[in-house]
Amino acid sequence: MAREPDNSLKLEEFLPYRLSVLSNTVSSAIAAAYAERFELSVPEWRVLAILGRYPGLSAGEVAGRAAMDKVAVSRAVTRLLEAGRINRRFANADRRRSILELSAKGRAVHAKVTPVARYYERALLEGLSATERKHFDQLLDKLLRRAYALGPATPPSRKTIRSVS
Amino acid sequence: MAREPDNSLKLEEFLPYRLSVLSNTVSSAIAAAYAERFELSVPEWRVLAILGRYPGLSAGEVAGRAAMDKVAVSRAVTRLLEAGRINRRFANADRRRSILELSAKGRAVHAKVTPVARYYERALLEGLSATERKHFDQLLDKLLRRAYALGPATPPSRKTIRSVS
DNA sequence: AACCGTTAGTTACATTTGCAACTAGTGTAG
DNA sequence: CTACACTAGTTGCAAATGTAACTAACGGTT
Repeated sequence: MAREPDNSLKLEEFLPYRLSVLSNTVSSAIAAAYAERFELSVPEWRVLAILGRYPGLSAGEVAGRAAMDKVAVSRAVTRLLEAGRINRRFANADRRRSILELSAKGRAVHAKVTPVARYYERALLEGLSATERKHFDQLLDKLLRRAYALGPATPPSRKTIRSVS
Repeated sequence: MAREPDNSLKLEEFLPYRLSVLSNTVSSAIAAAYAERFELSVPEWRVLAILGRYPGLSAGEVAGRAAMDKVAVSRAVTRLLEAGRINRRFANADRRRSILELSAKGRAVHAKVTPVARYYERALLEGLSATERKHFDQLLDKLLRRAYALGPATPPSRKTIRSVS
């Protein structure tokens, strides 16, 4: 009699699950650290970080660099504008294209938040040796590329198999 | 004249950011793979996975094992009940405590989804050697423990420094 | 037995998010 | 110069999520 395969999955060992838990734990920890203190959400922080480094980008370019979708960027930009943390003008050549940069206020917040972020990152990596960090870094990169390449999970393709019966 | 430190942060190299991108990419890829096909959300899938392996848990225990909060579990359970994918009774000893297990229908879905999940995980890890996988595994664990331990990001504590004026 | 602090799970409400439709501006073809 | 297809960014609506308040059931304590 054919033996049943163990089709149950140990969630605690399932990579996507573990990644999700780690990512959420880390993100919410950092978010908590600056959320109320600076009245700043994660998307806003990302936009701020990007603009801190690359001033003058358009919303779309920010979206590209921050791996955010354009709606998220649009909303973050709206709030940052309301808070007077960024300035926006529009390109003469193409009046749809926005040109974004930090305002003085924005730079001030940016300057305060960045160290907190860095600090948390360092604290997190504290337990790892230099080589471990490098490995982890490279592995993350590999997985990231792989994940992009895979896109929507392609299942085992039953079709090729069930043709038998 | 004191040199300004570069306080801008390269998002693409920032660990929390990279983790978040990886996790989101992976999760949404898998979710997409079973979402419409099985009418199953991520929280529901988690509950299903847990109950597939540990039948008879209470909602709270599921929450513990799946690192979900109890509200999320409650909602997932409601839907799974509506779909007839799990059965629920209540403990005689303590009539608040629920006892959950997969129904036949639930087991059927579980049996179909699990391979998809496994498949995606394997596909993701394809590019990594056995040692790399082991390393990544261990590093993930370390970071996870560390992240839990850190909790809310404690900032550099200006106080100890700015005493200088 | 009536009271109180606690726990399991649910519900209500306020945000956040994600998707699709929409507006406005551009450029190219006729 | 009009029409059409396309891009940048916004908005509206519905579903997902988080927080806090709530209900019901317990487990003692008096």
